[in-house]
Order: sequence, then structure tokens, then C-alpha cells
Amino acid sequence: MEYNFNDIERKWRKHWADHKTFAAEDNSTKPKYYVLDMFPYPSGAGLHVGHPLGYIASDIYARYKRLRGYNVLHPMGYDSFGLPAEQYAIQTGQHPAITTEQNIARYRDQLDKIGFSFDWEREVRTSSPEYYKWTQWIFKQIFNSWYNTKTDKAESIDSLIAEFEKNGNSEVKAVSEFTDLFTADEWKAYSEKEKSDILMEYRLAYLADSWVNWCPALGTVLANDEVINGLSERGGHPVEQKLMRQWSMRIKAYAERLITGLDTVDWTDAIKDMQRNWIGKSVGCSVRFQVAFDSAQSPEAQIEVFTTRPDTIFGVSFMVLAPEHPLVDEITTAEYKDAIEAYKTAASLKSERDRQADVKNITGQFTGAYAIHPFSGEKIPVWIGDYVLASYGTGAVMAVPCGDQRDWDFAKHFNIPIKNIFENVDISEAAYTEKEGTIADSGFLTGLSVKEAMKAAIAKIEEHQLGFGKTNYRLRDAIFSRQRYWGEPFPVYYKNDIPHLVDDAHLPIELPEVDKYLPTEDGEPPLARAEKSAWKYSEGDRMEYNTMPGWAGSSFYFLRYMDPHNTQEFVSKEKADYWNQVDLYIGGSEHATGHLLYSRFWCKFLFDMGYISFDEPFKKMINQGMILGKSAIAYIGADDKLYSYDLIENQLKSEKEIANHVADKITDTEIPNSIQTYREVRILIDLINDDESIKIDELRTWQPQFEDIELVPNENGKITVRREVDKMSKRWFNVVTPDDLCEKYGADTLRMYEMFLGPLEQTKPWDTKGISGVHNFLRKLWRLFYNEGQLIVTNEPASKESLKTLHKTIKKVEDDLERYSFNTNVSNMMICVNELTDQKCHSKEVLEQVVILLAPYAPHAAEELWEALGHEAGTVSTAQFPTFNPDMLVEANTVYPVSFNGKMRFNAELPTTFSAKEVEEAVLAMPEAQKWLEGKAPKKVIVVPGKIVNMVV
RNA sequence: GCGGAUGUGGUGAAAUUGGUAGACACGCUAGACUUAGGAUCUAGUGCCGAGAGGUAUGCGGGUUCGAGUCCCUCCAUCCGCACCA
Repeated sequence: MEYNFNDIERKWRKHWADHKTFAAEDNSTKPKYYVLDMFPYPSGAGLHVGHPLGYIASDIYARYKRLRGYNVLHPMGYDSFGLPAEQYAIQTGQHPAITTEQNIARYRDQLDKIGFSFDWEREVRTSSPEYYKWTQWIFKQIFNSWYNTKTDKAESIDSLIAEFEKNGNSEVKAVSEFTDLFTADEWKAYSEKEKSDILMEYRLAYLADSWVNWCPALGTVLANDEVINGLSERGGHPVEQKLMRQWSMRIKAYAERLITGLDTVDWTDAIKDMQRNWIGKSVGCSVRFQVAFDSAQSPEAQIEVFTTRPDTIFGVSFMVLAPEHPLVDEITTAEYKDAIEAYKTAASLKSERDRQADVKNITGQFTGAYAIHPFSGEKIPVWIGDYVLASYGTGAVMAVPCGDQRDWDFAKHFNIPIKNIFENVDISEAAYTEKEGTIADSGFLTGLSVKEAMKAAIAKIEEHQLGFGKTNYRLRDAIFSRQRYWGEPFPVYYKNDIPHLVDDAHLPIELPEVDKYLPTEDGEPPLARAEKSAWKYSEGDRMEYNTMPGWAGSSFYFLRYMDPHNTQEFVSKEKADYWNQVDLYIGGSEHATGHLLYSRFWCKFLFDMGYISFDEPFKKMINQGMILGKSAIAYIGADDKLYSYDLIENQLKSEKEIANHVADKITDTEIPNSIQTYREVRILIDLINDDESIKIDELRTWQPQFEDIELVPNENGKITVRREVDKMSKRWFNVVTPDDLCEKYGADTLRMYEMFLGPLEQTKPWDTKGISGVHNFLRKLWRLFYNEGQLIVTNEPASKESLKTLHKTIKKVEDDLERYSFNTNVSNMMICVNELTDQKCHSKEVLEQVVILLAPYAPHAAEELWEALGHEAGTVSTAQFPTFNPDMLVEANTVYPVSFNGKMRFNAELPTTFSAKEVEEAVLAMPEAQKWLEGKAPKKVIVVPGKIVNMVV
């Protein structure tokens, strides 16, 4: 029988589906294991070969864990709310639900062909009402909560209201910007609107005016990365900053726990650092500087600064406010009014991006005002400068040029004196930014080390009530509103402009039908187009018109998989307790500061509220690298002819060099003409032959511009292209889909080849050239079992050699998978089959085990062979993983370095095959060993089979 | 600038307590079989050298009996953040 993969794979796909082979049990005596993939957004382009990379890795692991006797939860679903479907709807009028449905069908079809062991009974879709009912329900819980810093957790808003009614807010310690104090009586006297507004300051989901990127032409808010140089990424329309009433999530409340929680999870340092960086914790203190009496109109004027270096407070030689700082106008003296106004105007004209891009130029302007140093009483000049950001800290800094490089640069530039407060440190060339050494010339801090001085300074500042120790976070609250149609509606209605929650009984609030998917003429979100009758439920004056952002539905989906059909709870406590954390999460690192942060936030919140018993969602995570495409680039000359790349390759290379210089140094008129001789055109990679030449006939029909194009071929009469590695994308014409490969080589080959490409975590270009090697492996495997259609497996006992090969492979597979590096394991199977072939091994004893080893990687082939060996169909998935026996590994004729207490003493050549125990005995019997042992017996002997003998004496 | 990662043949890459560097695969070369080959099989393939042999894991040092692996300096590439006080 030939290795007829198409028939085999079809057969087993059907078998698995019919028998629900991979359904996870909710109650099992087996230990549980939860393997999760980041669910995809079902885009119209379908899957390309990059998508399944992580899915294959996780599938191998899930299958391996089943062989190891675990009850494995390995689900899949779709993050199906999103912009592309909405955009398509705007263009064509087709409802996004229909587009989404079609795309999901396509995805499912593609996924099925690869033979994943997903438990499809548990599929979730974030855009289905059964699912977003719970997104809305969780939103309600967050809205109905506040963060109590006394208990350091979220609590029900009812507990806060009770406290207000009893004692007002004077004793309340909460994460909130609200600073006014009120008594219980005052609280009771407030109107409903006033109460609502105050509570809004405490709620973890709250309404507030936020600055957003508003694009009038598109009628929508854009994310920062959708804005390029003040223009929208799509369409190039102007974008302006607009203050809009938006829902936000008080993620800041969890900043500290989001940092400390990282220590409890097994993620890469890269991702952890990205999150830490994003949260941006800095410990320091706030200090108020009195503005000099003659400088300000109000005698109370104070400048509050945040500093991480209170120890350097005697080194302050000037202060800098952000140009937008509210105190600037008040303190600026008449003499400097015009200059300050000019500077502020110049700064406001620069976009945030421009300001960030232009960090080299030092700018600033003296205000004419002075502040009083709280300890030395010296007068300190107050400047404004756009290197100080209004949005961070207090928008003002105390500048210590001797200890901060930016302050140093600023002082040098404006000739401000620099005071040195560090003992024996030269600051004539640069600031001294190390946090060690001794403080000098600093009043009560003189002689202290930096560390001591920090404590002493904060103590003194607090004692004099000038400020207090404080921790700042860069993390900002997350805006939770989107002015889009295709997202979760809020379970919120307004009555007299006060937001109210919809009762649980009426959830979900389903998306109403609208006539168009665009904002209204007066800038309201698309949902404002819905007639009141189009809402399946509505109350009050109006419903909330915003929808939730993409990350809402993806922030708890891992919990919903545990109990996807529960109509009473988003997950039952029992099931959440059983399945618990995701044991292994596989997905891209691009979600480091988005999805992965928000999921942790929601998980901690749900933990605080007692719905789940763990506060980190993903115990271990692997980030698979991106698979890049190799774009094909053709060259069209100024004469409009298509040139073969090899003809002009050398010429272009030297021109590239020139071009690199041109960018900086040479003006446009000086660019040599030759540089503009060719233009690059990307060609659909399906039109490229293996020898990098273009299939001309197909090219001519591909795009009109090539229909009649004149060719300048190379000496072989071909037009070659240049390859460039890009992100795989439709627009670069470099997408490779798994479908063709499945068709041509089979899913098992595709699976193994993707694992064979290189380290899972690494970014790598897709190259199909090596796939035949993997395919050959499967064919070779087949020849171990079959010869001319006959099964040639025998019941003869296995040779010692074959057993060694088998156990070596067991060990390698085990090690690879337990260490989660999916790069070499395919090679192990190849080596195994190569060796067994050389050994002419047809022993059932060995081959049976090989089939089990193979099952995670090439499940269809494994099932087929398993059945051929006389087992019940479809049971290899639940077989027992073979047990490794180290004695089988020991090499014959191996030279063992023998070491004593880690010191290598001699080499022992052992001429015959031994078990580990026998190696030990043989070495001990050698005269050299006796010489080093001096007659004593070793305390311990460690034999690494085939490698080294270590003795502890 | 800060943080993270990576650097090994023509190519993708292995090397799992510091123990034969380049497994495995692609490609290439030669041969066999074949009407044919984008099929299969056999042999070879880091570099230098006819050979013996020498030499080799980005550069330069160090520790060690022994270093791709550990330590230090530097260089290059990629990713993330970036005037964060």
C-alpha cells in the first residue's frame, strides 16, 4: 500500500469528528491540562502558512499530553468582532455578521484540513449574542466596582455607597482622581445626578472626557497607530485632538499587581519587560516648591514636581514646566510674556509625534519667575520646555543638571550654572546618573550615600509637609469606547443623562440593525442610526451608542471555553476551579501590551470578585515567531520594458549605495539619473518558477500593466526577480496558503515541515524548498511497514540496536516537548526512521512504539499505521506514551571521559555494549580508576549514557 | 539612549549538567536504475591541503584537562520602548 495521504487524512478527519475523539471531560480522574492558542480574527484573506505555526505547536503538545494520560482542554474559537468586516460592510452594504460567518466557515475548513485536535464542541465566537451576553455582564460587574486600596482589591460599589452613607468619603482609600471631601449628610443630600457623577469617579469602568484622535472625514476615533503624521493611515485625512465623553477602564488600579504578578508566570523576559516598561513604575516622591513672592499673582502659587531622585534636591538649579502647565500664565513676568507666548504657540503647533521625533534640539524659555528652594531658600529660575511632558507626573520637574543628562544638556545650552552635589565626581563633561556614591554640599544630606539620602530626603519632605513619597505609573487608563458598529453594545441606557445598567434578565443587548454602518451626520456613532424599535431591548431616553473595543471579548474567552454553553453564568465556579489557569498559551508577542495586559487585568478583577480562584490567566506562554513572505520584485525600466533582475543586479547594488548617501547629503538635483532608471514592481509569487524566473504567460494575464510589456530577458531567455523578505500580506502578493500544500503533500507533511523550519520563537521567512525532505520521511516511514502493498511487520524480537534507536528517540521527544522547544523533534523522528531502515527493523515491538511517538506530529499517518498493526481504529490518540529505559542507550565502543569531583582524570574506552550500571562497574574495575580513588569507594557515580562518567569521591 | 533577543557550512539549522562542532534536511557533485524525471537508490559534500595534516561556531581576551556552551570588552543584525523627571 502506498502512502496515500489524501485518502488517509480524509478518513481520519472524519473518524475524529464522528467520534468526538478530542472532547475534553469536565470531570475526570485524570489530571487536567489546558493548552490554548490565541484565537484568530477571521479575516477575509483566510489563513496563510504563518497562522497555523503556533496552532501546530500547541496541537503537538496537546496530543502529547493526552498520550501522557492528561485530560486535555484544547479549544478554538474566533475573535470575530473587528474592523475589516465593518469596513467591508461600509463599502458593500453587506451585514458584517454575514461576512464574518463566511470567513469563519473558510477558516474552519482550512483548520480542519490540518488535522488539529480541537474540541470544537466548545467553540466560542465573540460576536455571537450567547457569548457577548457575558462580555456585557462582566462590564456590568466592573462598572459596579471600585478599587479599595486598603484591602488592595476591587469591591462592589455597594460597599462604597454604604460607607458614603455612614461616614462620607473622608476615610475612603480608593484609586480615584476625586479629591473633594464630603460628609455622610452631604452625600445624602446630593441629587441623583451628583451621586452618579461622584460614583463615576470611583467606578472601575467609568465615563470621562478623554482626548482622542478624531478624524472628521472618517467620522471616527482612531488609535494612535492609525495616525501617521497627523493624517489618518487610511485615506490620509486630517486628524484632530478632540475631547470626547468615553468609557474607560481603571486599569491603573491594578498597575502594581500587574507588575508583581509577572513574577508568578513563566513567560519570556522579553514580554515581561515589555509589560513592565509599559506600566512604567517609578518610585520617588512629590515635592512642592513655593513660587517666589514677587513672581506670582497669588501668594499661594506652588509648583508640584515628581522626582525619583529626592536625594539630589540640593542640586536643583532650575525648574522646568511643560508649556501646557496651568501655572505658566500666572507666573510669567510681564517682561517675558511675549517670549513665553511665542514658545507656547510653537510647541502647540508641533504634533506629539513631531515633538518626540525632535529630541536633539534643546528648546526652552525662561518665565522670569523664581521658585524658592524649600531647604536652602535659594531662588531657582523657572523655565518652560517641551522636553517636559504635561501628561506625565505633574507636568513639572526640578532640574538637577549634575544628576540628569537632559537637565545637564538644558543647563549647558542656556548657560545655567551647574551645581555638583556628588563627592569626588567629575561632571564637567556629562551628568553623573549612577545611583551610588556619596552626597556632598547638601545640607542635612551631606555625607550620606545616595540610598540613605533618598530615605532621609523623603522623611524630611514629609516632616515639613512639602510632599510625600509616591509611586508613579506611566500606564494610562484604557479607553473602552469605540464609535463603531461591529462590536459589543454596552448594557447601558441613559435617563436624564445619567447612565444606568440594563438588568441581567435583559442581556444580551443585541446589536440593532442600522441602515448604514457609518457615523451619523452630527458625528454620533453608527448605533445612533438605529430606530428605537430596532433595539430588541431599550429603556430610558436612549441606549449607549458606543460599542466596546476589540479587546473586550478576548479578555475572558479562555474562561468561557471551560463552560461555553452555560446560560446562567459566564463560567461555573466548579468548572473554573477544575480547569483553572491556562497551562500553556501559545501566540504572537505582538499582543504584549494589549490583549495580554487586559486579560490579566480582567482575570485579577474576576478573582477579586470571587468568580474564579486564580489571578493570573496564563501560567506559561510561548510566543511563536512570525512567518514572513518572500516577495518577488521585478524591475521596469524608464523605457517601460521589463528587465531581468540578474542583468541589472550589480548596477543596482552600487546605485543603492549612492541612494543611501543621497538621502542625507545630496540634494535632489544631484541624484544621478541612473537611480531613477528602474522602478520596482511586486509580482504575485505564484507566478514565479523555482529558478526565480517569471511565468511570462501568466504574468500577462495577471495585471493589465503587463499585458503588452516588452521584455529584456537574460541569456537563458528568462526574466528573473529579486526576492525580498516582507510580512506576509495580500498587498505584497507574497501570501502562501496552507491549502495548496495540504493538497500536494498532505497535512502531516505540512505540520512537520512547519515545525522543521527552525526555532518556534524565531521570525523566519517561509520557504517551501525543504518540504520534500519531510515528505520523503513519511514515505520512508511507510516503507518500514509496507513492501509492495504488503504489511511486513513481524513478531520477531527487536534487536538491541533497534531498541537503542527507539529509546533514544523516546528520550529526545520527551525532552523536547517537556522543554517546549518544537524545533528538533521532527528531526528526531527522521533519524529514528533512518536508523530503523538501515537496521532493516520490522519488529512490531519497536514499530508500535514509533507510531505512538509519531502520533502528535503526524496524527493521520499514525492512526493509519496503528490500525494496520491491529489496534482499534482511532485509539492511538489515547495510547500510552512509551516508557524510556536509559539502559537501552549505552553505546558500544564509547570513550567515556571519567571525572572525579568534576576534574577530568582519564578516558575510559569501553569495548562492548553496557547498561549504565555495567558502565559504572567497568570503569570502577579499571586500574586508572583505582589509582585516582586510592582504594576508596566513590560516594556517588553519575553515568550520562554515552557521554561521561562523573564520580564524587 | 534604554530594555530584550540573536550571531555556527552554499541554505534552514542541531549540539538537552562544559565532553567527538555542523546531527537532520535542502542544495550541490558523481554514479546506478530508467523511454523519461521536479521519481527512486548509492557515495561524497565546513574551509585550506595532492596528502599527512592543519584549521574552524561575529571580533578580542579570560576561566578550565576540555568552551558554540561559563565570564569580560567590543562589533553587527532584529524586536520592543523612547525627552517618563
